[in-house]
Amino acid sequence: MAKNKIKNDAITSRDEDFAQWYTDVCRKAELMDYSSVKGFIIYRPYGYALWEMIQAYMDKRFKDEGHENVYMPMLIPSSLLQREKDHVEGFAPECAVVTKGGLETLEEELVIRPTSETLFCEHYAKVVRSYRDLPKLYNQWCSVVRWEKTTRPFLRGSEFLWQEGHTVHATEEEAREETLKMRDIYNETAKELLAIPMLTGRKTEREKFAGAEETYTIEALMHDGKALQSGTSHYFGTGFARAFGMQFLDKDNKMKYMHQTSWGASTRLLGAIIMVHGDDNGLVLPPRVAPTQVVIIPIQQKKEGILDKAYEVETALKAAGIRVKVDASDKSPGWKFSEAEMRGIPVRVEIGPRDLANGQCVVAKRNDGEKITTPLDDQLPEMVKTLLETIHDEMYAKALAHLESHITTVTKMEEIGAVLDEKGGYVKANWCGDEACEVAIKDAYQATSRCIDEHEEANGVCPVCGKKGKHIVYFARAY
RNA sequence: CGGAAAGUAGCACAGCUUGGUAGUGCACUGUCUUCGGGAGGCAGGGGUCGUGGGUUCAAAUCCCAUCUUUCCGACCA
Repeated sequence: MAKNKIKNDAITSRDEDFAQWYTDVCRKAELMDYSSVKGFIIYRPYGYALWEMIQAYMDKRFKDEGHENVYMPMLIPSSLLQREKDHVEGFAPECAVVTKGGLETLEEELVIRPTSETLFCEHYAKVVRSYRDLPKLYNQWCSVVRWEKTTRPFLRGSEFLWQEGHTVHATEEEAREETLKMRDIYNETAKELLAIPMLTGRKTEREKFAGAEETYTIEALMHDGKALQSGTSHYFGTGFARAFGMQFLDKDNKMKYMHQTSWGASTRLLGAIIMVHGDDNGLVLPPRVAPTQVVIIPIQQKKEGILDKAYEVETALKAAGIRVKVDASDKSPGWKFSEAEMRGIPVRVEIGPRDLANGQCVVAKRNDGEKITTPLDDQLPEMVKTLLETIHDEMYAKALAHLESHITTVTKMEEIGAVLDEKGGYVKANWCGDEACEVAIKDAYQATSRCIDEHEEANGVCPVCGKKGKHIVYFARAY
């Protein structure tokens, strides 16, 4: 049960330079590589496998709730994007535009989708006639392009992979219910799959989605005390419906506008996994999302029986539904240990001559380095399975403790800056509801309002203007 | 988009000031010895010096432009 510390000088230490540590992990764990176009990254097999794990989980959750997958075109006629005023104002500055087709200059410019609301709207306007056609619960997995000025792998890219759900409903009540339901599914995905606790709430007027009536968000707290918006769910009311002529004939024989939602989560979740759980030895993957959950490392693998035993254990673990691999490469064991740690594989099983002689093996946990010597018998698969669940719980508990200890209630303006500089995390404050006060905090401390608490009532005064608070709001420096 | 730094083999870098044969370590290939925390010997392979232009007999080196990356700002569901 001895704990073991190692040093890996290939990665910059987290405390020394968090930003550098992050990019080191992204590259050294072989999650991504840079391409030759600014802001566009290559998702390498390991990074893409991680995304596929997230996709598989969410896709099932969406389908269980009755959603269907569709695929919309990548290009949007510029006139279509301009149909809804707030929406185009929000996205126009970051659109990439196609102006030529072949050798011809296009009559109308085509925007590479920054998001697909307008395409869904146009389609829904066509295919929905009656209340009997509602609701329509569509989702699509795709990539979108937003011409970002500052880019960082997974956190902010000019192109990123995501899913965008778009639904239309006959009533406001049903659409609002959908908006909250999807926010909850994101929250559960974070907790159950990624072992990440989220702060959830509603966005302020200033921070909400371009064209939305309400935006709900899940916000994760990174190890360095900065927040990361990790998924949003929007209620649109009938704003887009009016702009796009999305009407249906209701039961009462009257034409009505559809009530609409959209919701999205992206490869930014990979950034959250890295920055919430990672450590100085690299990535630390939550077991349920890890493409490989267990790596078996044979010691002195050329000796009689070692590799055979390793493969035998692999087969047994596989049969128990565990994602497992044997590292039979001819690297030294020490190298394999470091490699497995860099890649964040939750559990390592060591099998060597000593173990074989004693009928045991060494099981090591990535999250805390604990090593356990355990019998090499038919109980092993169950033992490892239980251990993986334990690791998930430990990782969640650790992240939750970090989140909870980094929410600081403040009442005065000066405290905000002091808290953010000294410990980071969220500053919890009453807010009068005036955008000027929100902006004042941003200008003074580079912290934005992350969300409005949906449960707790205001109970004090706004730290900026001193007027009576309208909401409890969480402010943080964010990625 | 502004400020700063960087780009030479897969990776980390030296060489540039003072122009003159492309270097080192790790990684890679073959082989032997190794193997419980990044092992060692021997023998090898690999580079349009980011890109384009200029100066020069001669440019990795000097000049101009441009692209990409990193950090800090501004901007940003």
